Amino acid sequence: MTTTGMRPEGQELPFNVFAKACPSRGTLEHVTGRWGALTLGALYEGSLRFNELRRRVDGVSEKMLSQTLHALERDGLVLREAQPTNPPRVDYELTPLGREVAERLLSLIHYVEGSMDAVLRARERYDETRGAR
Amino acid sequence: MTTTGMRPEGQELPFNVFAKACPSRGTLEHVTGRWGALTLGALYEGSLRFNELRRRVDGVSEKMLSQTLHALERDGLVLREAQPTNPPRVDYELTPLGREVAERLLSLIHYVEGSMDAVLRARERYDETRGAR
DNA sequence: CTGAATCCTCGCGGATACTG
DNA sequence: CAGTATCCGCGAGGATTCAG
Repeated sequence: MTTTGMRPEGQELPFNVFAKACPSRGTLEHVTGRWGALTLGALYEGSLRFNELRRRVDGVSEKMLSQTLHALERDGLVLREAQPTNPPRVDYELTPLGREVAERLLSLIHYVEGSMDAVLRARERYDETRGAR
Repeated sequence: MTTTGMRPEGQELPFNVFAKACPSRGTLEHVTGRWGALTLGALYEGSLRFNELRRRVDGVSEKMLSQTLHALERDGLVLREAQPTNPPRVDYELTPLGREVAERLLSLIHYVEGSMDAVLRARERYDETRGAR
């Protein structure tokens, strides 16, 4: 009864994000982080090269994209395929695990996008009642 | 063909997180942010008071929880109910919209938790091959 | 083209103290 | 109990440069 949220079969999982020290919290942050989420989302459509990815994820810097990809690759969510050509060509794609994660992530993303009208209206109401702070 | 990810009916949505200026990106960050995600997850079980929430979301500071709750309330995902008793009692609960969001979020969270074994193994392999560095 | 390395800033977020 | 106010360190992350 200390677990939070509805679990598949009520069974106790060994990992719990709500616990400060649990490694799952770190991975969840890689996945849901500012650039991690968008990167996984972009790769869901298919494999992409570094600069293609950069253009898709509007606003990401080289450094952050590189860093993000490393973290996701290390967690086994993204596969990096370098071809020894010249000029160099590197493709990134989701692993099966990454696809599962991205699917759930996109479900969330799309729902949020689709709810933005409601969110924006809620904000207006909120700002209105508490008008000038 | 500029949209990313599988959309419900292939229709173009007015909001797109992949665009730098889109407000949906901000809301997504509130939802998936370090504390936002855990707060929504904790509230999915039912309404909670401020300090109950603090204990659930292990590691969050008063300031961050307060800030997080404000953002979620403003976006229309969380409802704040203050009772004018003494000592003061304030309950937080999800709005219908918040429940929809939390549901999708928990699906992701639980999947990640359940995949941690695979993630941890992937990390070992990754760190192994690129040993030092 | 695909990055790694470096520098620097800005705001996230923790600690603490105080109020109603 | 339920927060707000203030201070401030530190690391996320942007800009730029360099390398393969």
